[in-house]
Order: sequence, then C-alpha cells, then structure tokens
Amino acid sequence: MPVITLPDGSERRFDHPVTVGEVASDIGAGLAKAALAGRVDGRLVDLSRVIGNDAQVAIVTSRDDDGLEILRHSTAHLLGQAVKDLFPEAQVTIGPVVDNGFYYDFAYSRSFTPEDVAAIEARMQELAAQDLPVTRSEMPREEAIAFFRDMGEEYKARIIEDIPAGETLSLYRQGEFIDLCRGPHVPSTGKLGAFKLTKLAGAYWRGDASNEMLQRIYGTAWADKKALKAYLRQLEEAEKRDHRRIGKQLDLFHVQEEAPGMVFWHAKGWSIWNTVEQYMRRVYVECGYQEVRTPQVVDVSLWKRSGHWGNYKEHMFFTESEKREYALKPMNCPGHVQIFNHALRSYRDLPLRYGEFGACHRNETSGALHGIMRVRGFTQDDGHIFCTEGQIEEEVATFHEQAMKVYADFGFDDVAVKIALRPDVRLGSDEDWDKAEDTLRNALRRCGVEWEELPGEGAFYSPKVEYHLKDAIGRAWQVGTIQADYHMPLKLDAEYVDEHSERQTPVMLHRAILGSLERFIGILIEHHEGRFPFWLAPIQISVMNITDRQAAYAEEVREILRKQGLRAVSDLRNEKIGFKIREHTLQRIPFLLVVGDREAEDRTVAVRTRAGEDLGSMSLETLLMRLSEEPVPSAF
RNA sequence: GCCGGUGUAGCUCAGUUGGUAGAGCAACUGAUUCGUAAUCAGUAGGUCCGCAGUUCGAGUCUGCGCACCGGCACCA
Repeated sequence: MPVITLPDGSERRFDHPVTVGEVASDIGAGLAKAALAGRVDGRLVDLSRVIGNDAQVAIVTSRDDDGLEILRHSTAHLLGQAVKDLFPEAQVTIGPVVDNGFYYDFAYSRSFTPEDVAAIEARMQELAAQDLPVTRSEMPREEAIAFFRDMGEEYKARIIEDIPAGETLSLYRQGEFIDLCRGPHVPSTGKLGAFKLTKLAGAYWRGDASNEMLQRIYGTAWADKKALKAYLRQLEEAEKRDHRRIGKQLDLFHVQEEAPGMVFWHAKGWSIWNTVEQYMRRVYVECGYQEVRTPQVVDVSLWKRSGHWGNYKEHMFFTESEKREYALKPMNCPGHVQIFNHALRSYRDLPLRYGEFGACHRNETSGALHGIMRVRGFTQDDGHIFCTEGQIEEEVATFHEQAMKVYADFGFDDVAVKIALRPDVRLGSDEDWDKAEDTLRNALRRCGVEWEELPGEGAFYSPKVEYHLKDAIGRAWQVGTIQADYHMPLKLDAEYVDEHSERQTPVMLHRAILGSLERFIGILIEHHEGRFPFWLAPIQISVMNITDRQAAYAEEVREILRKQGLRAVSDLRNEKIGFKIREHTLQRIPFLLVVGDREAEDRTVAVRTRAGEDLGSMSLETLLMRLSEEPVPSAF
C-alpha cells in the first residue's frame, strides 16, 4: 500500500502498486499530459516504472532541467530511429546529450550529405507525429551482446562488452528501433518538443584519432517551438560578436592564404595590442619581473636538451642555414633558463622573475586554426619565476591576486579557478605530484578562493592552476595559468648556491595571465562585441563638423584632444551629420563630438556616445573632465 | 591531421542544362553645405582560390593542391 510523498510534502495513498504515470494522473490531467518521467527517491525513472512501496515522487516535465535533458536524450533516439529507417545499413554507436541538444554517431559506408540530413529530420518529424510508444525492457549482458551482434550492430555489441559481466541492461524500443540505454525516456515520441538538426561532422570512434571516423549528426531540442526559436536567435546574436567578423568591420586585422595562422595587424588592431601590452608591461614592472627578450631562431640542440624536440617536433617550425638546423622558438622557457644560467645565482637572488612578450611559433594542425584565437604565430605574456620549493606557495598566491586584478581590469568579473591534476603519462614520482598538487591547493586556499579540480588534465611535468573567464554571453575561455616545474631546470642545468654553499636546482614556475595576446584580444572583441572600454578603444573620440564652416574648429578640437594623449580623429567630409554619426557609431567609437556653428561660436562641443546617448553641449574643459572619469586600470 | 562544407569586385552575395561575369554597399568624380544612425547623379572596378585535364568553348564538368568555415583529434 504505497504512500507517495510529493515535493510539496503532501501525501497520496494508493491501495495497490502504481506507476509514476498514474501518480501524475492522480494529481491532475494537465500534469499527466506534461509528464515526461519521474524522480522516485531521488532516482530518475520512466513514467511506466511501478512503485510498490512508500516513496518520494516528483513528476518531471520539460520545465525541469532533468526533463529537458530526458527530452534531448529521447530526441537523440528519435534521430537514431530515423537514420536506421532511411539507412538500414548504418550502425548506431552513441547518442548522448550535450549543451542545448544532443548528437548521435553513426558508422555508414558513405558520408551523409546535407540532403540526407534534411531527409532524416523530416523522417524524425513523421515518427514524432506517429506518437510511437517508447518501452523499456531488460536483458542480461551476454544475451544483449549476441542480440546486437545478430542485428549487425557491431559497435553496440562492443560498447556492451565494456560493461562489467553479469549486469542486466535496459533496452528501449520505439517502433522497430531498439537501443541500449540507461534511460529514462519520454513515454512516447509524441511527447518530444521542438528540435532541429544543426551540424554534420566527423568524430572518431571512442574519441581516439587512431580509430576510424564515424559520422556525427548534431541537433538541438527544446520544450517548445518558442524556446527553439529563442535559441536559434541567440546563436545569431553570438555570430554577430564573432571576432573575425568584427575584426573585418572595424578594420583591426586580417589573415591571408600566404601565411595561414599568422596575423596581419592593421593600425586599429595594433593600437589595441599596444594598449594591452603597455598595461601588461606595467604589471611586470609592478610585480617585480624583469622584462627580457630571447631569440626567435635557436639551434635545435637546445630544443633537444629541453625535451621539446622529442615531444613536439611535429609541431615546430625549422629553418636551415649554412648546414645548421634551427627551430623557431615554440616557447620561451628555455630562453629564460639561458639568461638565468648566465651568472652564478645565489639563494639570495630568488625568487628571480623574468617576463617576456614572447613571440612563439607552433605549427598547429590545420584543423585547429581559428581566426586569431588559435594561430601559428603568437605572443605570450610569458613569465618564469625561479625559486626554491618553499617559495612556490607564496609566488602562486601572489600571482593569483595579480591575475584576478588584470581580469577585472579587462572587464571580466566571473573567473573560475581550476587545478589540473596529474595526467596518466607524466614525469616524476607520485610523492612529488602529491607535494606539487598540495602546494597549489594551499596557495589557493590562502587566497580564499574556491576551485574545481580536473583530474588528468595537468601538463606532463606539473599540475597547473588555470583561469577560465566567463564572457558576456556565458562562454568560458581558459586564459591564464601557473605551473610548478621541477624538471626543466634540471634538464637545462639551472642552479643556484644555497646558504650552505651547496649547488641546488631551483623550481621554475611557468606563468601567463593573458595566455596569447592574439587570443586574448580575440576574446576581448567577442566579450565587448567590439565596444571596447574607453581606455582600450583604438579610436576614442571622433570630431565631426556639420558644414565646412566649422572645419578649422573641428581640427582644433581634435588637436587639443590629441595633445591630451587621447586617440581622436576628425571627419570633415562633406556628408550629412546623420551619415557621419551612423558610420562612427557603427565603428563603435566611444564618443562622437559634433561641432556646428553654435559650438564653434561658443567654443563647445555637442557630445554623443556610441550607445546613442546625448550628453548635450559642453566646453572642452568639461569634456576632458568627463573623459577623465572613464575607468582606467589603476596601479597594483 | 581526419570527416563534411565553402572559395565570384574592397565587403555581403547572385550567376539557369557549359556559350562574351552581375547586384547592393564601399571606392572615385561631380552636384549638394545640410544639426544627431544612410543626399542625389555619374564613373571605375574581376587571373571567378591555384595547377592540370575534358571540350570548338569551363565561373559552371573531372582530378590534384591550397585556404577558410563547422565538427573531431590536438593545444608544451
């Protein structure tokens, strides 16, 4: 005689075992219609699940995150069903839920075409309209392997073979389609919401590039058409902030065929770069770094000693001259060790901090390139701190504070801190890793921050603290990092003399706040949608006249602003003021100054912001005062 | 690198079954001198990504490259 307790604490008594669906009906017809699944004593189950004993029950609908996830998972099954329907020879593999949707990977003798995808989506709509019941059944593991192998579903059989022996598996059937699945699923295909297939892609079996490639079809699924439309609109909005598009519109940079993965910076883009670099240079100085510069082209022997040649030569650029082989530097650390090694160091010199705007080249695989976010020629705000083991915690904690300040200055308030822990393939002993990981934890604990740990994500020589910035539309970008390296100093013979006159090997901390300037500027562009904060804007002010009569005055105003160190331009073209305002607003110039006869007469300017706000007419003194209130990063 | 797609004027794009390459915006010239998101008219602009091939004839068809886009893999 089950007593069902609902989320609001109310109870319902039944004199016989009931299904979750019956509980929903008992509560109300509307809920029964909306019900997709249930949560019984905390576990998600199908509506058909029978409850025999007292239980806590919640009905899951598409309004719940759980419900939406089930909806997406069931839509993935619908995709599987449609593909098997239209292409019986195709084999199914996995079909999980991802952000905003789902995908399903298939093995098939030929590639699916965009036309195939359209047909598949149409078939999905038909199958949904048929409102086919989705039913669950169970099968012992061994039987399931034979079952799927008989059906010609080799991949499915292999997936089941990885499940521990003796387990009973659940299968879901809708129409002719049967799939292995933990569930739960919607009770029938008619319960599915609004969906759309979005992308056709290749994906390796089991995510391993040495395996064969499968075909992945991505889709998005939502509770209703309205939510789907809102999502598609959001995608369009995201496209508008694409740094490649804005880079073109604002004339910031370009890339071209002759130099794949290398950036041609135009004047306005380079202005942003310079502002960022000058700001970071101040960070180096104020945080006790010595800025250095190391060679671009270095004999391969150094890279062999550092281990990079062994690990990464496929991704390095080489050049040969007079029978000597050189490599373009893929990173700056060996260079910094050379400077460290150029004198005999004392423990009194530590921590010794070097910073460099290090231009590096890495021959990234062609498919990895992406605008200025992932390039082959890039510049890091790189730094290396040579210190003793005992100094690591202090240095990491200090770095943390600096990094957070920098992110806030660039307009990022939501920063996630993570520690990437030891990977499977690594150097050094477990005790060393315990120690290194704990040092990072202690440093962060000292800063009072919360962090997430990422097992297996560390570099092969050290765990890393990582900084992930959340941008204006919620996307996360990994930028900064600090890592404690015990190995490279050893490989490259870095030494210092300790207080007992003994030679010791220092620890080397690799750290960057922005990561690569190219990528960081790309992130800035997307985060601000090209509307850079005043201090970063390549052009801060534009002065425009209404008729030729005010040309001289407009030039005079521009000149005064320039002398104040502001980046100002004038637009004296014989165009209507509305046209000029439109153009300069589209160029995202923070302040537009209009001068007509009145302003020229009174020696004032009419001020308008790029947001369209009219600040009225004011004297140049008032304007300069107003501009001086624009946020500018302060010193450390 | 792998799977799929795309490559035409500075930009955004159109171009039928193979038959002399187009539009809008931008540019340039002229007119207009105008008060807060597009003034009007005219002119000019192309190795149709590259190289081979098929054909009387290729932007269009075939092959091989390259680059870019979306994923996958990679990211010291």
